[in-house]
Amino acid sequence: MTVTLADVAARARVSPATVSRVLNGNYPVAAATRDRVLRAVDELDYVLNGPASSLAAATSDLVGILVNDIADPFFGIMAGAAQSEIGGQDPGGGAGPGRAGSQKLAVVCNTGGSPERELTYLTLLQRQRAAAVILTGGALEDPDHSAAMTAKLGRLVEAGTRVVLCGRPPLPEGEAAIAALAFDNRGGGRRLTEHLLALGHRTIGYVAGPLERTTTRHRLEGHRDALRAAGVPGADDGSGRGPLTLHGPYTRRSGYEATLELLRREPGLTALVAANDTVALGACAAVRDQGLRIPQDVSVAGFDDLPFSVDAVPALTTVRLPLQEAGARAGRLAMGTEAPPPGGIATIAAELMARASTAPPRS
Amino acid sequence: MTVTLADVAARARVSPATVSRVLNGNYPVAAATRDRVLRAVDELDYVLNGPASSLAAATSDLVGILVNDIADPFFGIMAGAAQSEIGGQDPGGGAGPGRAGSQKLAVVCNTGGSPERELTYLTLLQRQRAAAVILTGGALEDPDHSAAMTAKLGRLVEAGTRVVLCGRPPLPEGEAAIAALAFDNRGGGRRLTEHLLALGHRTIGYVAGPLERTTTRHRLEGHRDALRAAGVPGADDGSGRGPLTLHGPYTRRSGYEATLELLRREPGLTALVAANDTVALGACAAVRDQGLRIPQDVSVAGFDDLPFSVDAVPALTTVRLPLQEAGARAGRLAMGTEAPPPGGIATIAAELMARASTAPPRS
DNA sequence: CTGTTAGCGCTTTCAC
DNA sequence: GTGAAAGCGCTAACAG
Repeated sequence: MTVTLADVAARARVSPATVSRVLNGNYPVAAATRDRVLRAVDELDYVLNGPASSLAAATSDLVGILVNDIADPFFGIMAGAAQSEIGGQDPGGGAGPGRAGSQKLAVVCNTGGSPERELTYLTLLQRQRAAAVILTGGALEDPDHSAAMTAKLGRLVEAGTRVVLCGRPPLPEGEAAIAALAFDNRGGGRRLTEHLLALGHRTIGYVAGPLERTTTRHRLEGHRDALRAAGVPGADDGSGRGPLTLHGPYTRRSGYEATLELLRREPGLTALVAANDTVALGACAAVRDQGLRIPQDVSVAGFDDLPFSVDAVPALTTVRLPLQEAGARAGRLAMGTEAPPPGGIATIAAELMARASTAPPRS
Repeated sequence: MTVTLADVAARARVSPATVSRVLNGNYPVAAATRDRVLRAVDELDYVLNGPASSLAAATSDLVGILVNDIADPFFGIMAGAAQSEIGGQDPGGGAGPGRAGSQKLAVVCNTGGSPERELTYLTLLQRQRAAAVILTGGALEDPDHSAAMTAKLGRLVEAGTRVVLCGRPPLPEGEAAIAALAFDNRGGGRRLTEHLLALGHRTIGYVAGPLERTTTRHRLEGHRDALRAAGVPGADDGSGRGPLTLHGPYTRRSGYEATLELLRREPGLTALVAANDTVALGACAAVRDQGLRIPQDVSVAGFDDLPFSVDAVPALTTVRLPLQEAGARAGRLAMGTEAPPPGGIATIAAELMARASTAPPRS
C-alpha cells in the first residue's frame, strides 16, 4: 500500500542502499543517479518511514522540549526559540514534498508542573530514542523526584541522548554530560529588593511561587539576602517563610488572593514583590480593588519581564530574563552546534527593569 | 548494551512474544506469568524501543499539535488542553519506571506561521506515522498552500492518521474524515462592532491581523457586516481594505504602530478594534502615548479574551473564545474518545465581553 | 561510486 | 495460555 524505499529504488533502477544514501545525503552519490532517485521520490510521493529508519540507525531525529506550562509565555518564548534553532531552517536543498532533509523534529511536551508527567515524558522520549531533550524552567526539589530524574537523565545520556537544562539549575549530583543554562534568579531577586529598599520601603510583602521549586527558592533567597544585608527584620522568621511571604502557583489568581491576604495581615505594607509578572498582574488588581493606588500607596514588582509587562498600567517594574536568547542557546546545545559552557554550566544574568509601578513609599 | 525485549524474556523465562503481550496488555496472559514479566521489566529497567515497535505495528503513539506561535497563550492554552486529554492521564496501573502503558506522546510543533514549516512538520509527522495531528488556529488562504495542505492531509488520513482542525475552518475541499472545530470569528467580530455602534461610535479604526489568514478575514468580515447593517459608510472601499483598516502581525508592536498611523490619518477616530488582545494592548499604549484617554477619548477592543485582558487598565472589552474547551475537545477527537460533530464540523460560539475599555464617544 | 547482505527490536500470525 | 518464526522498512558495513 504505502510506498517504500524499495519501490523508489526499483523505479530509479538503483539499489535501496543508494536511495538511502541520496536521502540522507551523507555519502557521495553521482549527480545523475541522485537526480534519478529524487525524481522517483517525487513521482511516487515517497515519505521515509521514520520508525524503520530510527530502528536501523539506532537514533531518531526527535528532540523533546519539556515545559512546565505551555500556556505561559515564559515557557512559550524559550520553547519557540529553541525550536527555531532545531527545526527552523529551511528544509535542505529545495526539498520536494517527500523529503525533509536531515530535519530534526523539535517537539514540546507540557508537563503541567507534574513530576509524574515529567518522568513519563522522559520515558516516552527515551522510548523514541530522542536525539536530545531540553528541560526548561524550575525543577521540583523533592528528593525522591530529584533522584528519579537524575537516574532517568543519566540513562538518557548513556543511550546517546543529549540533555540540556534551560533556566534550570544543574542536577544535584551533577552529571557532567548535561549542559545547564541557569538563570541568576537569586541575583535578580536580590537586585529587585535592593531597588525597593533604596526607594525607602521597609515593609515588603512577597507573593512567592509554589513551594519546593528551585525558582521559587532562589528568588526568595535573593529577596531575603537583600533584606538581611539592609538589616530589615521581620520578613524572615527563620523557617524560610516570613509572615509577609505567601506561596502559591504562578497564576494571576494566586497573586490576587495572596495580595488581599497580605494587605489584611499587614495594612502598613508599602511594597509587594510577586513571584513573576503574571502573579504581579493579579497583585495589581487586588491592590486596586482595595482602593489603593500603584505606586503611590503600594509599589508592585514582578519577575521575568514578559512582553505584556511593559504595557501594564503603570508599567511593571520587573527583572528581565533573556528567555529568547537562553532558549536559542539551549537549542544549539541540543543540536551540538554550540560548544557547552566551561564546566557545563552557564549562569545567565537577570537585569532589573525599574519602571513606573515602583516608587518611594508614601509617608 | 541496551536492554531489549529478548533480555526481559530470558530473565522471565518466557518467550519474547509473551513479553510483548504483557506490555501491550491487549492479549490474555496468565497472572503469574504477567507478574514474572513485569518484575523482570523493573529489574532490568527495560524501556520499550519505540521505533522498533512502531515499525512492527505500523503505527506510533505520537500525536502532533501544530501551532502558529507557541509564545502566544492563544495557542498555548489550546495546545495545553489538548495535550492533557491525550497524554495527561496517569500512566496506567501504577506503572514502574520502564512502562508507560498505552500512553500517547502529545507533542506541539511550532510553525511560526510559516507555510513551509507547516508542511515540513506534517511531513515529519507523516514520517513518524503519527497516530493523529491537530492543526490549531487560522489557516493561510494562499491557493497553492491550501492545495498542498489538502493533499498532504489527505495522504495522512489515508495512512490512518486522524486529523483534527481546532480553531480553523474546514478545508475548502472538505475531506470528510477531517473533523473541524471552527470558531465563530465572524459572528464575534460582528457582535463586537455592533456593541461599539450601539455605544454611538461611527468612526472606528481596525487594526487587522496578517493578510490572507482565515482568522483575519472572518473577523474583518464580521466587522464590515455590522458596519454595513448599520449603514455606516467609509470603512469599506470595496477592496476589503478600508482607509481605517491596517494589517499587521499579531503583535503588540503592530498594534502600537498601526494605531499611531490610524490616529494620524483620522484624528476623529473614537474607537479602535484590534485583531486580538495582544494587538489591543499595543493599541492602548499608542493611544495613551498620544495623550488620549481610554475609553473617554478612544474606546479600544480586542479579541480572544486571553487571561491578561481582564487585568488591563481599563479592563479590555473583547470577544471570548473558549480556547480551553476547544483544545480539550480537539484532543478527545484526536484520541477517538469523542464522536465527531455531525457533518464533521462544529462551530464554536464567540461571546462578547463588554468591559471598561469601551464607552460612548465624547462629543 | 554502487550493489549485496545482514540485521536493528518488536509484533503477530500460526501452531501447540 | 504460550512459543516459534516471519517479517516491518530501513541503514551500514563490506565488497566490488
